[in-house]
Amino acid sequence: MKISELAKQSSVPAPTIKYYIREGLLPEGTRTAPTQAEYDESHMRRLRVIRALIESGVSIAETRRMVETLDDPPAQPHLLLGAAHAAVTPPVDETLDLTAAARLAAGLGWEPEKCDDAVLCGVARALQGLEKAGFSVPDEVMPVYLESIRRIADAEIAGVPTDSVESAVSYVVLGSVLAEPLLLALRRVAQQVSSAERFSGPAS
Amino acid sequence: MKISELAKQSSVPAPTIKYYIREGLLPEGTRTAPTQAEYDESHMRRLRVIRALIESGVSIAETRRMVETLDDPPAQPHLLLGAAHAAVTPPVDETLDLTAAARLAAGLGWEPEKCDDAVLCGVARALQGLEKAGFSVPDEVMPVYLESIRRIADAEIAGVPTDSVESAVSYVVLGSVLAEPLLLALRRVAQQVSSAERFSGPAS
DNA sequence: CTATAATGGATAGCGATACTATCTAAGTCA
DNA sequence: TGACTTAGATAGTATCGCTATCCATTATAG
Repeated sequence: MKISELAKQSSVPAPTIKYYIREGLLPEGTRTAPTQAEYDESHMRRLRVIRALIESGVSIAETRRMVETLDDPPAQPHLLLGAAHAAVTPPVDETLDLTAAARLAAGLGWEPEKCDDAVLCGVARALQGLEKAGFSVPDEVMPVYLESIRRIADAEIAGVPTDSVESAVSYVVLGSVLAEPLLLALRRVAQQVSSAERFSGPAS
Repeated sequence: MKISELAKQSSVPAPTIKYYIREGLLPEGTRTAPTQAEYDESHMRRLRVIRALIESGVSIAETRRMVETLDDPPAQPHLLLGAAHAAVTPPVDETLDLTAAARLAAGLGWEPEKCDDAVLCGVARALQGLEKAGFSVPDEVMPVYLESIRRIADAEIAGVPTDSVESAVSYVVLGSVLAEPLLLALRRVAQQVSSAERFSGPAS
């Protein structure tokens, strides 16, 4: 398969494919001559993953780290999630106060060393954002967040496929990011349903 | 309070504040002369909301729609959430197939007319993204998503403050967007905790 | 076996976004 | 009076994710 055919089948323009190769998102084709290369199904699949990530709002740099993790995952399973999260998480901010985040995380079963600091920083940043806007999660709501999120994460981790290493890696790495838009979209639907039920519209 | 003081107290540069006024995110100060204006606490609060939204990844245009909703909310409470969601949701895509999304939404208690199409389109887009990447949510996981998300939404809607209209509006509008980073960050922590418990690290 | 077209590689340009800098005329304040 | 600030306008900047154009090389159709 030449680049033009890859472009047509994926409906990604050929110059964009070249760009992804330049940026290290997509491996080069196998060279058949100094100015010729051949692409195969693996390029097709990888290209679809790249597009899905980019369309989910993942940047080029983050996507590169994601596919590097897919291609070269850590040997131990307990390091895989951390690697996937590291690909899409800004580096730790030392100036951030992690105490509130740690207190929250404790409600998820967190203990130091069970989870890396970068991810905890994410919680701290989110809390800071809420606080700066003068918004606070009600005391009755936060426990529900923790409990429900924990339930979601448990189901996701329990669902890690065991048939092959590759499928487990792909599930963990892609699922940690690609499921986010789905969860947020489902939340909006659920909010509207719940709101409709509570404020049962007098309509007209 | 003059613009320079507003800038100093909010640590947002004065030119940026001018830019927000130009873009309609922040109302003008009250004019004391043709080239002078006075800002007050309401500008300060609004500015903090704007920064929180923008730092959560909301664009200028979406932020403008959000603050317009805050300033001029729909009269009926059951329309408020829809207005808030509309501010940050792309317009409905007619070419999208909503059947899979509707089936999922049914698991949240959705019925036609309980929730607008734009939000359902969001679910459809998310599903499409997953599918294009060759990723699928395991059959055991999806029900947990639906159940847990519904629980979250119910708690959030039950937590709508009833003391004043303004606080209800601010809670619903800001909460629908600003809580997203928190939920995603908590999910990452929970995933790492759950993963650590399942693949209890044999370490080195 | 030449003419046309496509390829890989490199470089430069584009359009959108979120600012940022500069200028001017008008106004404040010591 | 005179240094400083302001609003408003315009233009410039940095980043991002492409996109367009070039070139020498190479497949391929007639």
